Amino acid sequence: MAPTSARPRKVTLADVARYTGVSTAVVSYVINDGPRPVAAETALRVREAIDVLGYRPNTSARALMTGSTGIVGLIHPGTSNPFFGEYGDAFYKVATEAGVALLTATSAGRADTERALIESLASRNVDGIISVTSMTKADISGIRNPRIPLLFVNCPFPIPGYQTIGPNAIDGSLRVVDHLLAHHGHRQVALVAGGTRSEEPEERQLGWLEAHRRLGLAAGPVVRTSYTADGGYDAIGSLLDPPERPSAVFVTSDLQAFGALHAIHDRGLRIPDDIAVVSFDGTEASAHTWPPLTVAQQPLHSMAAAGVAGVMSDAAPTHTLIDMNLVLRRSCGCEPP
Amino acid sequence: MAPTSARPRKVTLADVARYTGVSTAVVSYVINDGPRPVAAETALRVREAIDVLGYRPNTSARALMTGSTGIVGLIHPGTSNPFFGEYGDAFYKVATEAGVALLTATSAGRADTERALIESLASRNVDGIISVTSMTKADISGIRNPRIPLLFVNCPFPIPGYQTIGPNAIDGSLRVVDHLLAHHGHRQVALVAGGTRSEEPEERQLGWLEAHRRLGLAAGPVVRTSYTADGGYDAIGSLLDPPERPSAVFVTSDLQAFGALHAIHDRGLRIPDDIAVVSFDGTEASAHTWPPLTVAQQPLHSMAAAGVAGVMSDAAPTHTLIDMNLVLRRSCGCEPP
DNA sequence: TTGAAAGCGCTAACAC
DNA sequence: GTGTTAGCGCTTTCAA
Repeated sequence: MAPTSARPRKVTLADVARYTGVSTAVVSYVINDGPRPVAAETALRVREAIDVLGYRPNTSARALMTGSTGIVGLIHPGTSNPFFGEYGDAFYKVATEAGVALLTATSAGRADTERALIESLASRNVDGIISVTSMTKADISGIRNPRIPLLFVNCPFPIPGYQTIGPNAIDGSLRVVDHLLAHHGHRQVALVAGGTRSEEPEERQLGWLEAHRRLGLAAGPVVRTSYTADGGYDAIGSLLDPPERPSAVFVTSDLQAFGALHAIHDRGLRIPDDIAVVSFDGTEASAHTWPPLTVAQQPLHSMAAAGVAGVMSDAAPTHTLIDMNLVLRRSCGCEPP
Repeated sequence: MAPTSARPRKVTLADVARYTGVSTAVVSYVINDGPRPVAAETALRVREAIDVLGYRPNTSARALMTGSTGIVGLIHPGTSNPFFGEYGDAFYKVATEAGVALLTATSAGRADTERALIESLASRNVDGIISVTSMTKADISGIRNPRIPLLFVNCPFPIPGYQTIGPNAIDGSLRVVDHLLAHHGHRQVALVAGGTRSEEPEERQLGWLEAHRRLGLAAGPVVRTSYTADGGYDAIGSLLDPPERPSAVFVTSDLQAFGALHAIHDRGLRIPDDIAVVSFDGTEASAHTWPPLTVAQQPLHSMAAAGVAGVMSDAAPTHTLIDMNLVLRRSCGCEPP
């Protein structure tokens, strides 16, 4: 039983000092490369001792002294949703580059869980918290100030007192719907929207509306459903049943779009010939559906980078919107390159 | 700028004691509900003080005393892959229930990164490490004993000195391939396998082989490719080009299967009529491809639960294999329920 | 360039 | 039931 037997007693910095025959201060200087200089020869002997004894600094003790854990809390809705999975990876990448570790917890998209998690992470003495938020405007009044930097990403609206970062969803939606209208000549685009976050018309819907308005067209039918593949599947039902079937549909998330594609295939309709489909998110999977999806793609890396930089600098409250990319694939009627 | 202005000075346990007019010991007893009793009335006043002052225990100081952080390190290949995203969620769920926090890092599926991450997490004084491993047998000799409980999941083979947990991949593969052979009457099933982890025939291939052997059939062509959707896409090319096209194919991961479906559609072939497809993993997305995929499904929750329980108890090294589920959908030729 | 020593905030003997 | 106090392992000032 190798691991257990090889776990005798914690080696401390004092052990290293004793072994080397120097003071604990010197060992600390060597480990941290400062704040005082150490003779090259002494430093060498210290490093040897560290190696021989298998010393590893105790981060709790260090954090107790310095007041910083080097850990940032990350709250997100859960990585089962491929979109949030990719969101998570963007954060891991950026955080690693920035030298911070991520203490992660999942909210399952529930605002009350998210709020509880903020408390819970704050009490773990993280240096800051990034929340990939699921809150609506109604929820923000319930946020208790955690007394550490707290920042919200995936956030379409500003929250007084906190930094918020989100995609420019109105513009992204407008562009992908406009592509259907202006480029492919549809007269109207139906909307499959999420219904869970808020009663008020949200950004994706506003962009869809605006695209029609600019061309003097009447915006088409709206179906609200949950942000799930099943939701998308069901939504298509109510959209295709009426005698006048829409010629194109904008689905406000990839996950819903996956279900929508499934439902359309089930009815034996062709995409994009019978009905064109575009969506919002631009996950990797959206490139491998049948047909591949034309999407407004979220700038995950930029948002993650802004998020990590934001908590670490504890910058002043601002609302940052980052532009989305339009990715053209088969589902809108464009030919593959 | 609410958050900053409201962050004056850290409130310590001593502050609470002073405010209440008791000793620090009593406050500690109240917080930890022991180890000594406290008068109900005193406890009440302490709790009031905690509330009024907004006291939050410093976990670093506590960890320094108790020697335990309440944090477990989780290494995984990255949540962009929906399968590992779901794997991650299973861990978050189980960990939350067990009252431990997860310090997460991603290996991108690289064994050397995984090894470095074990070191890095160990030096963060986590109570244990769970690695959703990407190591081959050749890599295990490079593991340095981190002197804390270390356990590998997603691990098809035992690793001397460590707990290992994996799906019963041979049996799962055997069953899904047998379904194609015995139930749908195929004479041969082609294999699209991963090529990245090892040279030796791995479990999924062994199960596929065994299914043929048991029925006295000759196992069909094998294509090796990366564990990506693009890999699956490309693999189908070499499989469908020869004059004799296989009537069924077993793809060893959902991600590859997504690409495979895409490639088959691109060639205008029908699934399952022209070629049946089954795969391995059983992600949520596999229920929403076109057609929905028949899969050998990994028991994520069971494996996560075993993993968390395993590190926390620091149990003796064992190799645990957990049975997979066979999920029948359209892609093999079965009708939807 | 190095050493001695004072804590960081908390827990848990041990006294009373 | 409550108070006193000695550390946990580390960083860093101050003196040498």
